[in-house]
Amino acid sequence: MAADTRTRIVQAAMELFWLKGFNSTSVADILSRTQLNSGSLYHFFPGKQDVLIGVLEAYRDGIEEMLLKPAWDGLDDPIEQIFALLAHYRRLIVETECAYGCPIGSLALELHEPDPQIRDLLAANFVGWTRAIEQRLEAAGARLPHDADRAALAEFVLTAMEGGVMQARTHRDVGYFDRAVEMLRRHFAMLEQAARTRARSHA
Amino acid sequence: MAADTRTRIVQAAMELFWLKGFNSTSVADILSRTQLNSGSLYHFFPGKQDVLIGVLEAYRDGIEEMLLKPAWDGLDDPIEQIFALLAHYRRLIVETECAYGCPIGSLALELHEPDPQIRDLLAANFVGWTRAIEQRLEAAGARLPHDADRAALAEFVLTAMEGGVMQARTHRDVGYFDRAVEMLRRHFAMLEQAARTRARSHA
DNA sequence: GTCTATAAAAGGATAGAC
DNA sequence: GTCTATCCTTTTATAGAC
Repeated sequence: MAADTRTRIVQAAMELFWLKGFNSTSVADILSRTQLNSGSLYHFFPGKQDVLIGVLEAYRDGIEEMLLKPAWDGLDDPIEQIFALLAHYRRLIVETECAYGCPIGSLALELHEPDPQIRDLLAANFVGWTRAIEQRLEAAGARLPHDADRAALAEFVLTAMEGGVMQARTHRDVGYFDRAVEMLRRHFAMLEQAARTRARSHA
Repeated sequence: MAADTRTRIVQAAMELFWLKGFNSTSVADILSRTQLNSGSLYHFFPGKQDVLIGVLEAYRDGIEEMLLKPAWDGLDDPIEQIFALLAHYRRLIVETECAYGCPIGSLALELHEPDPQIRDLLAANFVGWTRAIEQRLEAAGARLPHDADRAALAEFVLTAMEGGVMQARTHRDVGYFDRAVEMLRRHFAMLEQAARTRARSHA
């Protein structure tokens, strides 16, 4: 069962935008990779920008099945699930010899004045990601201080991931990513320590 | 004393690459902004990519005078100097209505397979930044745990800044940047707390 | 060192047959 | 829904006079 044409285009564009970015990927690149002709692409999409919309929707809709479930497979500890997700990005970095990282982050910084629809989709992808982390943090319950802002902490996990990916790519050295993750681990360790200390003082 | 032609080109390109990115800035854009003709630009630069090299060299060489000194003016506390630098980026975000952030970070993620010279210059800019932070951390002395890795912590400050800028830009909401900085503040507060606690236990 | 004119190629998109 | 052919614009870069 061959994937339908529209899906093939989105899949090819997804990979090309990740490897080369949006502006550096030409419609001809997408056609070449899919072995299609321009008539097919423009039958399904009004223009190149609409292909990007399709790609961002695919990322948004696939986050659970394509990203979170594989990364969390077999893990129960919510904090470890968070770091397993970060380990997934580490794999991406290593497999590409530190050339490519988070596709959404790259697009977010490449597109300087995106149309509102594009911007909303980029934001929706970030929100989908951070909400998933936030749920893990809520599952961690009393291991974190009760007054720690779970949503802000989830954003900070994304912050650390994106910043670490950026430096690893720039230096072509995964060590930069590893150190960012290690700092985040210590941040969590200090929070858990604080939660324990306070629990004791209330005992 | 009008700036010489080469400098005018670099200054114009610096601003345009920041506003629009490298690929979305045409040579014609640079010529239009400088009121020069293509002959002048190609007299000083073999091609557009060499203009980017000039821009990245200018950022690298100007970090002290153009970025750090203004941000740190009047501040003595090394930790506060770090957060004053982050406040500088906050100003950039707010002044551009959350559309533009760190010029180096944007270029680092836009250019997917840059020539080695470009990549080295991007990396040199990050290193110049993190080295400056590292020196502030060393100046903080015993306020941080003696075994805390100053270099890794300095990288983490950049990580938090870049990740915060990315989300603020994507959501067009400086609150995302603010919360990243706040998390970093708490990270430092917890480190300082740990340093104090250990100092006491050794007394 | 700067000007005008233009070459040469790439890129997004369309038309119309099948 | 897919094919071929092609238009039109943008973009980088060059040539050669001044």
